[in-house]
Amino acid sequence: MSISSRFAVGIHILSLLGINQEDVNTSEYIAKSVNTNPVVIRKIIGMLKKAQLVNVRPGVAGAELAKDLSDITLLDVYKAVNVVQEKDLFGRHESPNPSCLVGRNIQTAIEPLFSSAQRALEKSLENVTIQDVVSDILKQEESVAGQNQREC
Amino acid sequence: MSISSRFAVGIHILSLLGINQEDVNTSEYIAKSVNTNPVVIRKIIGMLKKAQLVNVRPGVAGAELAKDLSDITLLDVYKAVNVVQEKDLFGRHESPNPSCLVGRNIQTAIEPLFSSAQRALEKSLENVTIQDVVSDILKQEESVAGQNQREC
DNA sequence: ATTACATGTAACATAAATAGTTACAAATAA
DNA sequence: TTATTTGTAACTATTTATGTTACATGTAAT
Repeated sequence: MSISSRFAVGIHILSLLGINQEDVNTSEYIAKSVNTNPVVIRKIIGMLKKAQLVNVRPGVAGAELAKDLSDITLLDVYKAVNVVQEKDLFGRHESPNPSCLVGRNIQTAIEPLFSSAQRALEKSLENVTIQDVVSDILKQEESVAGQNQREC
Repeated sequence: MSISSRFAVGIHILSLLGINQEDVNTSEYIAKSVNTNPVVIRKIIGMLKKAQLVNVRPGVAGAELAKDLSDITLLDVYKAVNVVQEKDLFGRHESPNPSCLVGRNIQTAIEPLFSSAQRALEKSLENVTIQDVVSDILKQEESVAGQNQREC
């Protein structure tokens, strides 16, 4: 099991939009950077749009950030791309036997534990913004300056 | 996406073994409490055994705890049942375009962020033991005392 | 208006993982 | 030797992620 790569791709897209603010970032262009199909990008951008993180319009080329880079946390992206349902990072086994001591109480016992682990994860994601990611990308690039040809 | 219910079932099994220490807990018996197939239980018990959390022997009926309840954390169980590979709670998108500024740096930028979120989750799981779960189960049962018939 | 082009979506194709099931070999105790 | 249980292989069904083709719809520019 792994949390869908949609999350990673979402971060990629937003970072790209942040760095290429001048350019027209079409789904085809972004797809080349991510190295996938444009339709995959459009679907994810659709989710980011619904979460009001980007602006896109049918018929008009290019997506744009709807917020400052520093106002978008990883948690925003994580929630936007729907990799995990509200309370469901951890799967539960349904219908344990109610005529068993453990069976009838396990769900209630486990729930708060799972919730708090999930919250710990989400808080960690909330502490990082896309701006942080972009800054890190630019810093890495500096450190290998000279060899940076750019196709996109 | 959800983390496999194997994790929840693993917790269920260990709690049951803790509560029914006197009894002989066969896979069939446990399966009734969890409400699933005995083979599913055996597979999970096999994982718990490999992680040295339980003792079982082929031919000998019943599984037993290999440690004190208070020495088994949820993280131990989580790792035992292999719901998540070592560094892979978050899926990455493979092969982003190396001729793009973002493409060639995104992985490195994201990795530590994902790792620390995963660590936050795991630390939360590490703070809880099966003993805590069992205590909670027994406490819940008390609060509805009187109606507690037991089939298992 | 027509054209060119991009977005938005439906529909489908794999592929991988989960969960369950049947069947049976191997181990053990009585 | 017999009955019972664990351990596993093999198979099925279901779900989800990801990618792909195809096309309708929206927009701007000619």
